[in-house]
Amino acid sequence: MKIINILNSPFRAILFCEMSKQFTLGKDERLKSRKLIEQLFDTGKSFVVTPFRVYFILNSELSAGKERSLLQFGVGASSKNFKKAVERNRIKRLTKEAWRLQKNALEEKVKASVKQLNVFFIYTGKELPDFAMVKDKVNVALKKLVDTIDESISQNS
RNA sequence: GCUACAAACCGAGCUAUCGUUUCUCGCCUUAGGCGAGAGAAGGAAAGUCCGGACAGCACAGAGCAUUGCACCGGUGAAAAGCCGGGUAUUUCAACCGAUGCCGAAAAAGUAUGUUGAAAUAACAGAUAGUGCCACAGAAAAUAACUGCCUUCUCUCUCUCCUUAAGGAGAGGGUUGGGGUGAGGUUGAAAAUGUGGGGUAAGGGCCCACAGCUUUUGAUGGUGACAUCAUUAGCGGGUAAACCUUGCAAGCUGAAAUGCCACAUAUACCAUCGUUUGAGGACUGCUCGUCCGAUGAUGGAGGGUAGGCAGAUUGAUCCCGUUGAGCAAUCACCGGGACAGAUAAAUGAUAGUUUAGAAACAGAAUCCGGCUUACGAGUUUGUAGCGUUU
RNA sequence: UGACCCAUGGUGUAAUGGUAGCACUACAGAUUUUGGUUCUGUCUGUUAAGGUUCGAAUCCUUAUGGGUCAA
Repeated sequence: MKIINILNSPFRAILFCEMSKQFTLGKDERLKSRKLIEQLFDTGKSFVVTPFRVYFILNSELSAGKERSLLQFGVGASSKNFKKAVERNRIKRLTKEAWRLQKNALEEKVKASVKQLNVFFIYTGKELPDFAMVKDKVNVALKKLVDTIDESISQNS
């Protein structure tokens, strides 16, 4: 009963949530729909952070459905550069892990600006990376995304 | 003891923190959320080289084509799989040993033979037919050329007879005709090899020995086949050239297919056609049969791209006892195991153990094989090297 | 996932099972005061490993690499 009480109190609820659910990457946080991905590649913008090319698109929250998460994410590696499925899997896993551990700041920013963001990473390098490098580069990309959100807000206002 | 190769086994474990996915249970609430528990890549999941299951379409039938396979028996759902056997070739070992060829001799414990072991084999047919066989060589296959023979012809010389023509004999030439077939430097391959007889000259033309193929019979074996006797022969190679014979195969693959939801355009343009038949089905073609009018083909354009089933327990795999079998494998009983995603799950970080913070490598409908890639160690086998006795 | 095709010097392409050819490129030489043009010569090759055959770029098998089609 004590636990329920704690859950019911608004302050505690936020704290609990932040502690336990900080570094998740569930189904609704990943880009799943083929249609949305095609839209992202057709109309979205992109920039390059050395081994990665990052596609993103900012939607207003109203246009997106309520069920969808505010921030959705996807990774890819071309089978031309990496012929073996094991290598492609490894790149996707490393990138997912790096995103999972570092995306929180961006999520807060998106929430604050009342928008919805879709991001897709494509690995364009030709050699297998290690985790430290991937983590570093994803961090750079995240900072760039935060900057672009700031710009769009300032333009609107 | 070391190294190499082949086969079999195994294909890392533990702790902490964060995280993914499926199922079950509980709570809140019926949109979903939270918590707990359990499960979560391979020996090759790979290549897609074979074979199936399963599904859809088709299924009165006939012929042709196409593709694949090819010693025998067993096994298996089936297979270019597996097991056992036969035959051939090669290598090794042991034994017999010049009986053949060549030669003046050496050659030699060599060839050949017998037995055993291992390896390899797309291992039906070259006497159904067609094609091809570079260079070299006379010739790469009914043959021609060269050579040999000729008491056929032509022609020259000499001798004899008769003397008008001519005739007879001997010797030479080789234009032509006839006979003959392996002697002819080559080549990967040359009409079975050697000896003798025979002949105008020669030839398996005949004989002896040897080799190979074949007919028939007997014996053994389920059979391939083997042994013995007998009969007829000696024809180059190539079928992984076309092909012939026998056997098998309907076509398409889960992005198949069925259902639900959502959305639209039965509109527009061109060509053909409406019983004098466009087009379609029998799925490669033909015959034949059937269907056939709000029709067929193409162009340009519009809409959707969500969910459920298929779909993960099946010819299933593993272990053990017993039985059948040489074995592959099969049968009975007992026990155990088996992921299920859909932009697609097994991860990251730190520490630690072995041995170096392991190699090859990631399920996507599912099985049986084959092939290829690979790590450390153990066992077995083969080969080589070194040390000791 | 399924089906299919291809591989010849550095590049583009030929070659009935019988000496791997052609063009461009590169290099060297000649011509020219020098460079270019032109001429002459040289270098470099059948994707790999097995098999069939007297003999394989070619036929067969396996592997490697590249490409095409099917929503």
